[in-house]
Amino acid sequence: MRTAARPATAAGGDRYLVQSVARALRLVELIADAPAAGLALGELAEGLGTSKSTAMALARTLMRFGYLRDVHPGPRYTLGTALLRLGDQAGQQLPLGPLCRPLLVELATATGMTARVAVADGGYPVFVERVDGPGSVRFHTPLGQREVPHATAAGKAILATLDEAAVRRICDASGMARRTGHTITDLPTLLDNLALVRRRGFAVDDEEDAVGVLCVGAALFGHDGGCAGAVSVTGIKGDLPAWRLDQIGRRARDAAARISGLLGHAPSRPGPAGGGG
Amino acid sequence: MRTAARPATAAGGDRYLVQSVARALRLVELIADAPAAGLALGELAEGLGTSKSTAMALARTLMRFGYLRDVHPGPRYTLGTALLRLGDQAGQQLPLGPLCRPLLVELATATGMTARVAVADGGYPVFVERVDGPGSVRFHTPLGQREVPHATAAGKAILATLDEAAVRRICDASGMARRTGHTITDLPTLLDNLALVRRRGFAVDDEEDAVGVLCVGAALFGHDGGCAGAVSVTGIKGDLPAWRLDQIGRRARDAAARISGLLGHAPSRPGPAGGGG
DNA sequence: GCTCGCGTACGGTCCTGCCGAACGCCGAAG
DNA sequence: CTTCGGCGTTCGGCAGGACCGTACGCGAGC
Repeated sequence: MRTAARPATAAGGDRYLVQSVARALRLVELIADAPAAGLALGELAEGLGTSKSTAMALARTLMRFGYLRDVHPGPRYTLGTALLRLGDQAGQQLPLGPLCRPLLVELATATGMTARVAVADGGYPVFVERVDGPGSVRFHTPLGQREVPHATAAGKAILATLDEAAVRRICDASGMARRTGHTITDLPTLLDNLALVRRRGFAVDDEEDAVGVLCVGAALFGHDGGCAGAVSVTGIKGDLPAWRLDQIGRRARDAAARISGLLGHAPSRPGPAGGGG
Repeated sequence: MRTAARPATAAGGDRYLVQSVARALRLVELIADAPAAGLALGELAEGLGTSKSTAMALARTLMRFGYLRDVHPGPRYTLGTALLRLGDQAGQQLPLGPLCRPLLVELATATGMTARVAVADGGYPVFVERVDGPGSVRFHTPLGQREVPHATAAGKAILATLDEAAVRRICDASGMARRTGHTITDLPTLLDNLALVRRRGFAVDDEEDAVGVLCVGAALFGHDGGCAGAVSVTGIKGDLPAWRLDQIGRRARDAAARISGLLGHAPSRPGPAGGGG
């Protein structure tokens, strides 16, 4: 956006990638995606498409910085504690991390559900903080991962703040994959649903992302009036009588408004739609 | 360790480091340690000791993998969401991470304090998981960082499982720095304290690491009978009447025993001390 | 005891990472 | 409005170093 006149390079940043660094980071991804506990050196080399020597040099460098560690029986590599530390610090450097933690705890306690907050990363929700409710079942709710926008409460809450063209672009790019029998997979139905989200002030994911799981989300607004992300609560649908939905939605909306206030959003403007901020 | 006959290289692994990867990882550390929100490109180059071109190439590569992100006003770099995701996954790949989560929640709820679990990394405690209590004040309790062994409850719980020579070696290396007026800074006093820890089955950090903060920790044992880490609870000392210390210690000890059971430690051996095995 | 596979160590060759210098843009100063 | 300085970005060239192939020691399996 800043360099409007891109002279010749259409590929963009790919020309200035550092090969060995890219390989090292791909090695980390490889180990992160490893199913169980660890990969052996040969598997790393094969996965990277390099020789064992190269894989070892990269792995040694990563290990020295604590990104990797080797578990001793038949040396295998797993992710190390440095990533834990960096992930913790990343959560604090991201705009929403520590700011909304107390409010998430409150929300999780009040609803008994797992409360999370996501930043809007090009329309996609990326969850950056998670607080489990007191009796909440452990969901697999990874942090830092891009979730689908059309089938999650946080995603729909974010989409509802955008205009139709932007929604169309994002959904075209993401593909609107079917995740359950309730997933909205066509644009007109989604646009109708987003209009409902705007009216109510919160979004509902009713088994649209996973069977038996219900989420309620509400959008956050930053100091510039733009959408900064969303909060959402997640629970087992069977545990929640339908008549509580409005109550949960109100709580989520209220928490979102308070977080928006912390972000510097003027609370006097109630309508997220209307004119362009 | 494995290569007993090291022919010439005394430095060890330093010869096989990949320079550009090491620089990239140092760049990440640099940004992680940045006080506020982000560093500019010039600051990165200065901090790395390289030219701006090199710093930019490294930063671009890191950005493409999501390790860094740039915040828009006057482009500055902060840690990205990929580190969040990797940190989350690292917690699951580490031996203790997901295993003890429910028990930590239980412990935090029962005591009202912040419950944490640490792995033993060469005698040092490295906290890998944290669950805040319901009304607990927010401490600055970073994950993944090596804590001091002699002034923390988790550290002393781990040290209490080692023999005197190992304790002496670790404390010589770490230096036993004074952190508060209550810190134990000489070896004989520490050894006495560790004997008490062994008798009681839990360790107490009574304002030894930070003024006004009290921690209680208990060691974990793995399937091989060795110490795998420790659990600890942290709270404001003023909130805890002295007569509750034994009760909290009992809960911590109980939680540690149950986690040890999950790790495959034979629970028929009640005494953590006794023989060496 | 033998073989096999793995992780490790080293030398050579070419790649590529690194730097210095030049360009365009933005904001500040006058 | 004009001028100036700083910053991020881009490009060319050199040589440092990243990569590979090969050889070694060790432990496991039969």
